[in-house]
Amino acid sequence: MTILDVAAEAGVSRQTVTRAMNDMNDISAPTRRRVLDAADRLGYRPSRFARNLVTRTKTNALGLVVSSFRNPYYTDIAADLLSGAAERGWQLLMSADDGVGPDALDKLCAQVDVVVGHFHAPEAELREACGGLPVVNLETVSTLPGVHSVHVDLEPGIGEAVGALRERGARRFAMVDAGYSLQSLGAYEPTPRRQWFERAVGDQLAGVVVADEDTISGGAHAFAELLRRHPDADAVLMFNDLMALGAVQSAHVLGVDVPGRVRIIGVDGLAVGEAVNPPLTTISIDRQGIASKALDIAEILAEADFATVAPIHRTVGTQLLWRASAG
Amino acid sequence: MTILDVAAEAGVSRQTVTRAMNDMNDISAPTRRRVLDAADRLGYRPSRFARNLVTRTKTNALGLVVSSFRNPYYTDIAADLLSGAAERGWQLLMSADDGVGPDALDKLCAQVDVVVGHFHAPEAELREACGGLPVVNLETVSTLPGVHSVHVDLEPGIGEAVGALRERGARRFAMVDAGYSLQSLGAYEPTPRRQWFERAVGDQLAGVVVADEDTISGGAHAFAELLRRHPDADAVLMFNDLMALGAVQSAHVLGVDVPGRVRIIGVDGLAVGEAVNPPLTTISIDRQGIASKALDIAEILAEADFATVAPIHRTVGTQLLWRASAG
DNA sequence: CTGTTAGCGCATTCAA
DNA sequence: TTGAATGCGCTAACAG
Repeated sequence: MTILDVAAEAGVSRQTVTRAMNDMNDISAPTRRRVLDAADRLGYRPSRFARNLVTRTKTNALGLVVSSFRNPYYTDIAADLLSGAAERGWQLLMSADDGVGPDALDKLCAQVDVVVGHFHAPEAELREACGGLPVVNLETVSTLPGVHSVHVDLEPGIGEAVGALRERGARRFAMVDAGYSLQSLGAYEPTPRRQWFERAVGDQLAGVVVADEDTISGGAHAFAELLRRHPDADAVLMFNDLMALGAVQSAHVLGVDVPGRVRIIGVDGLAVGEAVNPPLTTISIDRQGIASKALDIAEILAEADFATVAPIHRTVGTQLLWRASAG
Repeated sequence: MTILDVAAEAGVSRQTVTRAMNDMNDISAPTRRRVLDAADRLGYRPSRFARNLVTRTKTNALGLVVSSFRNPYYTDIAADLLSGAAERGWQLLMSADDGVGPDALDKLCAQVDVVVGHFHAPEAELREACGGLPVVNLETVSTLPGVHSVHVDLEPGIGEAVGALRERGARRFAMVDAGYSLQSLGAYEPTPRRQWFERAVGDQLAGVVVADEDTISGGAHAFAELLRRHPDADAVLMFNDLMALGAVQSAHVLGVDVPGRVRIIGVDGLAVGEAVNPPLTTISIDRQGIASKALDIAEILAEADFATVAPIHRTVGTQLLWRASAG
């Protein structure tokens, strides 16, 4: 069903059809009606590809890939990206890693100008999968050409949090780490967060437990396990806020006083952390900064017509939000 | 930067460039290298529009419009839509209503085959804005041609919840309603939820407060206001779970026993409702059903080549999740 | 006001 | 193995 069919049906030229469909001038009302009716009768709809091919106004598209839309951390980034993208005239396409085959990435790459997101696959492989498309990595900073990054400088925040906990009397530090690597690599590997945490606490480390899932219930289970294995822990860093919410809940179920017996800290700065009891102390990540810097990079790339340019790197920081869960 | 530039740079014809770029056969390794190098040097990237125009493999795209990505209700739907879309080979583009001009919808419509979402604008206007694109309304059921819908049948759930509250001794019912209409229409108009609720509670209505925002803090403020104005209320329906989270928090701050003095119920069924204390009773909406039924409709429309077909309507139900906040 | 001409950038025929 | 044609569906620039 093309523009020519409509033109034939209405007995006009295809240019007239274009005029009618796009509310343009230089067309009489009766003709427009006739064309529109014909189009409607035939169920005609202009091909968005042909249209975008011929109109030189390039609408850039950005593909967002995140682990899961079940984690507010990612959807917050998506929200910020969304409003920023709308302002800058970008289109946003999304894809999630969970429960989706790898060909989904191929499909996505065929529709966008740049891919930004959190990836767990090796970067060389990633670069290949994207078919040479520029990539903005929100997870780690790389040196591969064509792979840019927005990096979260979390280490100072963790150091600051540990210091604040010490000031309040914490001496036995513990952590619940995420088991991402278990799924992607097949074997557990300590996350950078754990490494920074262990460095910060030094010999005051009571123990670490690796969670199966980075969800509320995953955090709840891991926290309970942590208390069983290391009952002397008096301060716990949860890998992220979602898991920290589970920890707070778990503590309540177990009758463990927070922050009296054990202090809990999360990472991310989710809004919902303020709504639980006790409110969650958290190392808040500047998600808005991530979104805007990712868009900055995207615009630089667009400026260069998405040619391969030297890797661009940006950094965002954290902010310690001290609330009742850490005393 | 087109395929011809690369062909010239590499000293080959443009078909050879196509062969190299797409990993096709019938091209010698050295030639491929030369072409790839030239492409890289020039920063060439195939136009996704031209490619999609010429390859007959139609990748359908669905545009999702929601009020806000700050509300997990919407992101849950997006998550379900995302996985379903990936399975069925659909692409997902997103746009949020909040803080975005109306031209964002136009932009979106230019890139997709069907628009699905929650709209607050009048439907005739909506239909116009989408330029004749088929619309799947997730909010209300309409009769306009080209506007299909997935409708949440909430009334029975509200009736059931009120009945269960009565069984447990509740006699003074109150509600916090959302003020959506204040923003879109300029004046407040009771939502259907409120109307169903009032019908269900009959003369046991203690009072209703309209919240400024459908957020956690908006719910917290409105709930506090409700208790001040109607201190005798013993059961409160919050417009949605996000606001209900605020109510639970607010009750805690005010030292009001939940469910002892007042029972709280939300609507949506957010996962985080289980993580607060007391866990939130909620009328859970089948969000997964919404997503899959929306995709069903989209596929029917695709089958008809997105011609205007008779409005398709689907319905999803609710499930009462009884937890401690309602006793 | 309407129709004709000429591309947009690419992949899919063919022929060499 | 490569190159020359042809057309995807549409809009922009002209012409009538």
